[in-house]
Amino acid sequence: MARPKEFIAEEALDAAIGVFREHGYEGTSAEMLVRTLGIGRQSLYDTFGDKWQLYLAAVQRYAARETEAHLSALASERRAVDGLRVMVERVVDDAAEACLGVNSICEFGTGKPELAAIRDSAGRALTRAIVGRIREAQAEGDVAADIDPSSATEFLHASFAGIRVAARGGAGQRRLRALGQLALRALT
Amino acid sequence: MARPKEFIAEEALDAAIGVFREHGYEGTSAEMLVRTLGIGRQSLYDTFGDKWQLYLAAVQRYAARETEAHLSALASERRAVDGLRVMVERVVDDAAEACLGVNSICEFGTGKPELAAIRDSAGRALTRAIVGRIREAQAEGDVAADIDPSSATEFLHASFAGIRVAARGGAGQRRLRALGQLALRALT
DNA sequence: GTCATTCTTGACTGATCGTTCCAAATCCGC
DNA sequence: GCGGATTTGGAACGATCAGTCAAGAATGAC
Repeated sequence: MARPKEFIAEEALDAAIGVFREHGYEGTSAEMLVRTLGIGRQSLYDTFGDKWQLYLAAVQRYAARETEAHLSALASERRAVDGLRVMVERVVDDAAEACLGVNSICEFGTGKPELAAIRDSAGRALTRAIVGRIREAQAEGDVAADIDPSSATEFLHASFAGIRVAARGGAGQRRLRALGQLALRALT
Repeated sequence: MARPKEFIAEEALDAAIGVFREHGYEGTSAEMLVRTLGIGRQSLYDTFGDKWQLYLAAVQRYAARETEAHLSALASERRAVDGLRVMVERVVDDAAEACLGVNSICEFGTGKPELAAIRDSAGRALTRAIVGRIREAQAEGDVAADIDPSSATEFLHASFAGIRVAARGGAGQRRLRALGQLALRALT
């Protein structure tokens, strides 16, 4: 062993998430990263490779965190439809900060397979969980039986994106809350 | 008078819309613009000022076109709810190409007053029209009476953003169509 | 304490960024 | 055809970009 790092990679990654979610990939310069992460240029490149790899790592970490938050909200209530509602409300409450997922989709679309892979693998577990919860809610009579659980899940996903874009465009909490309620209403 | 321009500003602007909607502002270089618009560097700067002003002009033109398309879809059917449905279907059908509005919101958020001004002034007329059509649909019994027309309008707006983000993320037509149907379902 | 190893710092690289300058080309009114 | 006006294309600008290099600072193993 030799001299240890003076920073923690995970914390630096969190800081990187903060920059990228606000300014996007192209809008973020190496200078900004160095300043915000609080580490030296060379440390940054030694630890994360290059800007693109750092971006991928940030998106990955963000996706994992976001997925976990969704799952925990989903499972927080006994009644399935309440879990769905809590999940939506969390999205509304956290919408003030830009979503790195939506941001990366808008910026790169389907053009970057590595990004798509991250989103897919993160989304798979979440999708399964939401589909399951919707089926439960249908069995409990809280979600209309004629709705395809898969479509409903994608609809919730899309609604999250819509809510986050609205927030990014300046919509306040009250309006976002109404959006969440209407999204849930589509399932009844 | 003297030598006339060899290009039409509006056509160049349309080409600029095509580049910006795909690559965003930061992701678009002057080089790309010159190549895609098919005009010289100097002509570009003489005609549009600088990159930022060109971007604003492109967003403005795009917003006007999009607003008009929405309005015409809205008014295309006698029954209000059918107009709403046609509007949603058009969004779905055109979602393959990235939306410059969503893109600019995601890239800049509320940070650029000039952008917000463009979106506001373009959105105002559209919002009014949608609210009116929703009220009609409520009177005709096609939209639930307990829904606030303003909230419903914002919900449709957000759903459009959601559909477009989904499309940008690679969702196919069939899935997008399901998203549109569920969005309309929220209003019933 | 010494050595080998690793991390940090700041100057530096070539490339590309948005933008401007300038000379040549092109047109209209006369 | 001529002169004034304007567009055009290409070279060039300083600034900034992402990324690298080299030298010094700090550590653990012995």
